[in-house]
Amino acid sequence: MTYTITELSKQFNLPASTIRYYEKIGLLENVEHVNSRRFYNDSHIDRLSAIECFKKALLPLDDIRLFFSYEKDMAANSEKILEMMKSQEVRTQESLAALQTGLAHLQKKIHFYTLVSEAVKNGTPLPDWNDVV
Amino acid sequence: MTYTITELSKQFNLPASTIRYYEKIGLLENVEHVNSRRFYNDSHIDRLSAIECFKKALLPLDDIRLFFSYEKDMAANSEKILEMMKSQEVRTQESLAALQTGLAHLQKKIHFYTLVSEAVKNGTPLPDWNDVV
DNA sequence: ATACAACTTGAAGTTAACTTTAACTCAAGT
DNA sequence: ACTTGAGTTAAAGTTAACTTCAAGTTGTAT
Repeated sequence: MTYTITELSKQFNLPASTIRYYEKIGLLENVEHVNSRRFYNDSHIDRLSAIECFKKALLPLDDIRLFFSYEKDMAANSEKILEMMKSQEVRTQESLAALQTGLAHLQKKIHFYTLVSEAVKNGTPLPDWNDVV
Repeated sequence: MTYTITELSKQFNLPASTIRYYEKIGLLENVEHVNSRRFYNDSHIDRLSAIECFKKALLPLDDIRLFFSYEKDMAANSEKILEMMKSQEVRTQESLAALQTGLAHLQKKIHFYTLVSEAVKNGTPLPDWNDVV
């Protein structure tokens, strides 16, 4: 089973230009070029799925490419892969913690400005930021 | 009480160049310039704290600046602020969900390659990705 | 007086991950 | 034969948020 770039584009909700770009930087390999058209197979579907997962974890494309190269001999490279994944895990958890803090702050603002809106509507005194729980 | 740029830099763990940049793009206002040296006060400490919070929530600097301008008349602008904060809340939650998915994927990889490493060490057969929980 | 460190400026450079552009090719349908 | 639509290329452009640079100024210590 083969796929055109438009099919992949739709399936992964990525512009065709991005899929070409991933090939250019070596993230997608062994793409068939027939009459200067690209054809993809299930291995490319797997690759793109993996890429999307890693991107969600904020792994840079350069590291994703490195991972794929290590993965080709996973017995020889499992330690390197582990090191890479573990250090990324730390970074991802840090981002997660920051995001949670940021979200909480945002929600406190939403609460506060909801009170402000109500006070304006009712003509009552505006709330004080320091009083808001 | 006033502060030099180096004091702020240390307190917020931001390079001085970033603090100057924030002034340039209008995020920090009313900075005193004496003999072409900058002096900051507690209002700037508050500003920088707020900026750091919003950055954690992934709010773009442009939006943070807009927020500060709305904040100057919060009674008049509470609805606009609310709209902005709520739509950012959605985006932040989406990022959070993606990050959590990504982290889980990373941790599955870590588990898998730990098994691979052990198998290599023991000379036992390599595990299969599809068998890993 | 001189050296030095801290600070200043405007402008240009950096980074990652794309996106856009312009000009071109190819196969299929009318 | 002609048009259309999908796809191609290499190269340049985009974006946000800084960072670096080169050259100059200021206050303090020796």
